[in-house]
Amino acid sequence: MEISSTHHIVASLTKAIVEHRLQPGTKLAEQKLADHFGVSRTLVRQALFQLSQNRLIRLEPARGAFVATPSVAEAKQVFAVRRMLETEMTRAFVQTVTPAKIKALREHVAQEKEAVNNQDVAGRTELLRDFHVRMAELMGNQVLAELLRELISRCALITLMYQSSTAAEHSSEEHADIVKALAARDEALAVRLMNEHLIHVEANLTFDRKVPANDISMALS
Amino acid sequence: MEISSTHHIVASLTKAIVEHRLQPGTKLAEQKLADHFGVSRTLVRQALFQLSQNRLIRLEPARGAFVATPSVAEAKQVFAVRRMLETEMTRAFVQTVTPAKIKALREHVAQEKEAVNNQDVAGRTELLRDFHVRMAELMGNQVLAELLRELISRCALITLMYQSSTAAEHSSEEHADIVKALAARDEALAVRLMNEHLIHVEANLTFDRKVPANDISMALS
DNA sequence: TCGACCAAAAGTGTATACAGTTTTTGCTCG
DNA sequence: CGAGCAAAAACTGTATACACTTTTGGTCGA
Repeated sequence: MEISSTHHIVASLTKAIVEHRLQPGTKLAEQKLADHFGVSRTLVRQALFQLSQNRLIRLEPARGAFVATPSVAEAKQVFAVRRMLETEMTRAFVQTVTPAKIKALREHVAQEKEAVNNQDVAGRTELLRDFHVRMAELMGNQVLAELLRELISRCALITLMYQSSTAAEHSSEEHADIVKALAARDEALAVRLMNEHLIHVEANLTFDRKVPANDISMALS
Repeated sequence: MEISSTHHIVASLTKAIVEHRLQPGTKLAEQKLADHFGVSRTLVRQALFQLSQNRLIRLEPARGAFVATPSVAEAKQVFAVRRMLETEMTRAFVQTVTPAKIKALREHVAQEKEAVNNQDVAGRTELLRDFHVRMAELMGNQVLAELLRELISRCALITLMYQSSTAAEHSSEEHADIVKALAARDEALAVRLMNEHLIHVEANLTFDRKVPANDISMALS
């Protein structure tokens, strides 16, 4: 089946939503998007459907698509799941750690630090997420990796993008500490650090709403 | 947007796939499905796309949709994730257990036993899955519940449906033991039983292929 | 002035048409 | 008799058409 230009639309809209160029609640009219991307409504509908599965938008029957407004309760549930998954993942990681894996994680953290220093907001957001995904991949569990990526993006709307520069720096430092504990094969410490890290990220959630930018073509240009 | 008849198509196909009336690898041609369900290809395509997100089918560009053939490696990864999630879920459940929750689980297990005794293969498959989903729901974590449902269905193809009658009975008994441990607030025991339960289910995987039934309208009728 | 009502405009839901690709069919040639 | 190839059939990918629903904007009456 298709992979083609639908993917571009999904990526473009995802970026705009996660970067808050499209405010939660904004209506996404099919024809307007179709005009913007120069395709028919068919492809736009496919993209919107995919985005709804990713929880980035909400589809209301006969009314259309709207940028999602995830609730605080939902975010807390997502974090509860992440703590379950990632503490256990950390435990398992220590069991199968190798120098090569530690090296890969160290390099990742170095990239994070660079993005943080360069004020590269989009880049650091992605890298901070991918640290967790990377751990899963290094364990050889692709299913876990995809699941984590989905979970983390899912509440990106209310978490990562509200993350301040100092909070991002803090996260990156905590990643470095976790890697240190993993390298030392200190299971208890690594698990504790991971758990605390997730609690810190969750605590950093800010739930205030920002200024709008709800003209579609403006936001996507 | 739509919820309507697409959902019926998804449900119908899901059932046919999970019950192995449609063998892994079978091609699902859009027009044939459209004729069968009495709708246009548009709706069928939406349904197929949704099924591909659920990993029940595989979409190949310009070639069409095929019933998925999940690999053994993937199934093992799914079980690794389930063990991570569900042992921690069990731990958390013990912390917040109430008589009402225990009652709900006991009633669920009773239903399982009835389905097992009645040789109700489709019913017992669903109920055995829902025990785990139910636990998540009772904890008030809807995100976790949906995630578990997705994970469990994901490898239903190679797990639940190959489950023999005796294996199903065994599973149901293990569920009863877990509930007993939860009722006693014995965290260590409950977690251990849940972990062993998942190991048993995984061990019961049989990876031989069965006889085909690859005519679409035959399988769906 | 405000609310109810109605018509026009805009938008979604589904079917269909058509272009391009893949698969099948059937023929020819070795 | 089988391999190779070309034309036909079947199928997917995208655009468009049309029916039906929601939204909008304005008019009339209280």
